Amino acid sequence: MQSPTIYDVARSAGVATSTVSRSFSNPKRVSAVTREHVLRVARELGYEPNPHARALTSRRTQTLAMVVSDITNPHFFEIIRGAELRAKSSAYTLVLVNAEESPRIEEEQISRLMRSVDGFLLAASRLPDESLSQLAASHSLVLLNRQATGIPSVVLDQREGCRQLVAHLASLGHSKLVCLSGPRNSWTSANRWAAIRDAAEELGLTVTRMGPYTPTVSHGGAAADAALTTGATAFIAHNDLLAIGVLRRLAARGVQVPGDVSVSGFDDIFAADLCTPSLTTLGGVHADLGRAAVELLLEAASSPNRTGTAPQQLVLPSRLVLRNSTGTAAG
Amino acid sequence: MQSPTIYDVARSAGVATSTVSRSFSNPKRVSAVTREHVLRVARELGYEPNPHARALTSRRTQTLAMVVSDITNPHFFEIIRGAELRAKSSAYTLVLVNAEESPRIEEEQISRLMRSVDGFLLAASRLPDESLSQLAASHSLVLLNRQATGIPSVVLDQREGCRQLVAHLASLGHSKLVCLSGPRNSWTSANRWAAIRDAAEELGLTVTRMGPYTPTVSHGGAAADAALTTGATAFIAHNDLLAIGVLRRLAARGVQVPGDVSVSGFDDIFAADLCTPSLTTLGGVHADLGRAAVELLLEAASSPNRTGTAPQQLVLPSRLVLRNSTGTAAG
DNA sequence: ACAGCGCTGGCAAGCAGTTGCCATGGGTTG
DNA sequence: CAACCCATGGCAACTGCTTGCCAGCGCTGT
Repeated sequence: MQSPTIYDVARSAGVATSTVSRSFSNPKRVSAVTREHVLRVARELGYEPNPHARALTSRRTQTLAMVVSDITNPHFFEIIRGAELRAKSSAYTLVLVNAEESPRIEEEQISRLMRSVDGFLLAASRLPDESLSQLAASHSLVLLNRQATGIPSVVLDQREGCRQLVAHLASLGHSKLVCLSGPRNSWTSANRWAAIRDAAEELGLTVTRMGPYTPTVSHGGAAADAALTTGATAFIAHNDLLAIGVLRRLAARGVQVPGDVSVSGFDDIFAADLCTPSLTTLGGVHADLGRAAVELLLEAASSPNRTGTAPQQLVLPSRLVLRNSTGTAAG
Repeated sequence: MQSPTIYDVARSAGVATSTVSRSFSNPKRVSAVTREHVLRVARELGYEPNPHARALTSRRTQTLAMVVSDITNPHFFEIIRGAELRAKSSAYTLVLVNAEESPRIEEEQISRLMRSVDGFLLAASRLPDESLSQLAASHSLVLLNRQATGIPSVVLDQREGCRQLVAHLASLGHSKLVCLSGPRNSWTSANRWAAIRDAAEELGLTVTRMGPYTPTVSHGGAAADAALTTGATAFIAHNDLLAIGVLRRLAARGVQVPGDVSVSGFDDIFAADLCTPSLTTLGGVHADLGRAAVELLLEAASSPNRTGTAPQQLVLPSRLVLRNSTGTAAG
């Protein structure tokens, strides 16, 4: 019942264990004919390398950890899917960790996994920059939707996307905007605000920032109420979930969207197209984000050329999706 | 830079490595005072057990694999979340695998992970019963939303839920139903059909089955068109995604919902409440499914009392959520 | 003809723990 | 006081694979 080991294969094939080992993990170190022979015998015996034994000496685990700040947010699904797909295609295993929006849990889980994975994918990490740098010093890591100097990352463009969004609102006649921000330690949130503020300034609009708000549907109510007090005619919510919550609250209060106010979100989650009114949002191809991040990580993990080349900071294009929640500003 | 090993700890603490090892993995085998001492020294040194070395001899990996038939389906999100949470709380790591609706990929991934995990969670597995039994013979495994004799499983109740759904439609005056089925090798789909058919018979309604349909929004169009040809006044779609696709197609064809026909789905995904009209659906607490499955798996993995007690087959309650896509039958 | 060289394959020492078995020693029992 | 027991710690073999180093071998260049 015990599964066969390289010893069994070596004995059957009449070679040393080192030859078997190399046939699998370092093919060019063995002559083609020997390797073929070994592999055939291995197949006949139903041999499968033991990943733990392998990891023990080689320190390579063929495993990646993906840490997500909040698995509840549907926007991560696509990212996870892209990452899983890419990892699988390179025979890597993906470990999924939910940080539940808590830096403590995030840190805890990371340190628990340090020994067992080849690298980390941190999606929307809530950790401070210094923690990230520290981690980056000892482990391969790639940031998703977050940037930090010296660490490779993949983000969706915010700058140009936000400019387009603000321009869209401006063209509809809105001159007073309000930005309903996300969590305090969210890089994305800070970044979006900066981009929106700059765009507004450039286009001569005023914009105020409110928040932070927990970006869930249920917290949209408070955000909507607060936004209404500002007299702004366009609300830019931190993400689609929050925006949907805002829409609900506005509907409940009898405020017309987009008749009285316009609302937009971020991420273009599946539900954005289904809610009423459907939601104008700044999205992107999230699966590509996950895919690209894994690619960067595999690259980083394979060549520990720490010094030299600067880490890649990929910026993928975002795209503004216009739907029915934005319209001309009320008189 | 090398992280400390039990040897370092043993030397520092003045004990044998076995004592250090046992202090961590078999506490009661060491006197309290020795253990305290060892643990303190270990902490000072920053020692962390190496999971691979541990797995090598003990054959316990503290890792669970969750194989999902289609990660794209939002309904799995909640299940994954529940499972991740429960696994984490027992210091288990969750590996996520997407089978992409392909039995081949599913099998491939499972065999790749056999050596590296303590057990499998198969969500809506598309594998034939015999493959499952075979796997169950050598590994701990728990089925989610699927049952097979001799294998522990957790499912959402279909029988009673479907009865309620059919009764709901009957009470609205519908007498001719159509069931738009899911994938051919989906246990859930077969099971739902059986429950619906029995309920319909019991209540004196006629129901026809169509399909299989790939349960995505984009395949809802064809399903809607096919359903319309039957003359049925109520469409029961395999899941919410398909139902949403059906709603879209009906809207495009000018068919009123629920004026002309009623539509219902399954799963109660987040978007079900947001689409127009909002969707009547048979859902349940999916996070509980994931949680319960992990619990069963941990139990099974810890006590390999293969013989004796029959495997647990948990059935969690489903709940019928009435929304605006179902209404009184036309004419 | 001989030194030098690049391929290959084997040897054996790790990697970092776990665990069966034995030795010790203080406490208990007859 | 001898016999026995159990709790505790140590020894060392073992897990399955990787890899640095060495040796044999057939070639090439001089």
